[in-house]
Amino acid sequence: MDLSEKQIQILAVAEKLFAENGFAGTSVRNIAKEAGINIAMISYYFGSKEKLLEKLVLYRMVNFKIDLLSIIDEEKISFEKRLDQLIELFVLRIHEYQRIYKIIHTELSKDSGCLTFEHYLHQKRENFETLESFVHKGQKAGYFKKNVEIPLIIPTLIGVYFHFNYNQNYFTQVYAIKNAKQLDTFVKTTLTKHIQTTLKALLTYEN
Amino acid sequence: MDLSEKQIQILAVAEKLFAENGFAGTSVRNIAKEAGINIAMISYYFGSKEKLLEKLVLYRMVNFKIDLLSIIDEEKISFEKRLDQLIELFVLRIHEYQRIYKIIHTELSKDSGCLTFEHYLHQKRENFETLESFVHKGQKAGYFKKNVEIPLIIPTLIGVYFHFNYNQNYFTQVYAIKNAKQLDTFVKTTLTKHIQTTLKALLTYEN
DNA sequence: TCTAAAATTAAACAAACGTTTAATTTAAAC
DNA sequence: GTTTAAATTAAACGTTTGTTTAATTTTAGA
Repeated sequence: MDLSEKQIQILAVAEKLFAENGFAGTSVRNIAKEAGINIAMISYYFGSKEKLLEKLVLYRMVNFKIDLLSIIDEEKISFEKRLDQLIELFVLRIHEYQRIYKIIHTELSKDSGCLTFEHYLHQKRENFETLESFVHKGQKAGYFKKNVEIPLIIPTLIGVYFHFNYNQNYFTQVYAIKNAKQLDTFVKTTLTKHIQTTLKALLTYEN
Repeated sequence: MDLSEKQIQILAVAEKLFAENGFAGTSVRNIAKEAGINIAMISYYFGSKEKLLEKLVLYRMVNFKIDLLSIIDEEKISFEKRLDQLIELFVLRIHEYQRIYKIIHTELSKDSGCLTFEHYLHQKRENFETLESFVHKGQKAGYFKKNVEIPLIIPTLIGVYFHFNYNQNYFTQVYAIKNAKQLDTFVKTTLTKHIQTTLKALLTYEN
């Protein structure tokens, strides 16, 4: 990816501002000021504001793939426990990458043709296929029920997290969350547990 | 709300553009052009671009409250069936109001102090309390299990819908959805059914 | 038909936007 | 120490932004 420390720092600042105020709502002057650099450096390093966004997404996408296989392949562990571990990993990763996810959702989903979006779609497809094969195995082994809409499992997972995220104002009130640290623990405990319970129920419950 | 037909039409155009390109990404000239009016009319009618957004949110909020009570109060119908009906109504409403939801998620969640956002929070609280009392009744009657994170039920519901919505590019591919009508039927059948199954499982499944 | 208010327009406004320029400073290589 | 490239800067570029102005047209009541 050949990026200097200064370039990476600019990307981090841009990521924060894009996530908070949107791409159009963030000016190159905002980024320059927050990063403590001259405006011209952005064109100098990245070419343009648009290309900065592309570089940012590509940069974050490098480690985007969630290593689900290491969990799935532990065949000694029960399907239920492995499902719990998968979800825990998923939530942790989404939480860590929440900014770039937000940016992709709001900005990149418009122009579907671009290359960086293709990378995102590829990762999404890969994650789905990994999870799908795991569920199929669990179904054959009789641990998971058959009548499940597998492509909608990951949306269920990520969706709850992001609706919580988009409505932080509301939920911090409901759960009396006072600071960032408490929010972090809530995500890693109560929210994760809720998602685990939900998906476990979905996959094992029979009507 | 005292709005002329022309004003309502402008709000509809603005809603579409704000949802598609964000508030900052939409210029008053874009709105004027798409609505077939002069730029000055926006200031003339609404005062400013910001106030137009406020009016829009307030305008949509009038009918925002989902009438859950008419379903919940039908005590002859089983809890399971009423839950299904609740979810169907919820999904329909979210789908119908998807644009203003998107706008609120991305734009209004930043400045939490504003009055219009307080209205949104109020509706959210009201919907929650309605659902909460329904679940409590179901728990007491022995139909729903007790160990459920009730405030996270609605996020589960809305979250799946919006993650699907934000990633339409991906899911139209997965499900071979070719046009808007097919997407509409998908939401009203497969997606609704998935959410119904998920929440029914969550509320009735015991570990 | 006359009148006063409301609606609509084109034009102009300053401010902010992304980007480029040309000059200067810093860093590294010889 | 000199040279060459890279990094950094302030200033200016032409657009686009949201808003206002002042003039004109339309509407409606007497």
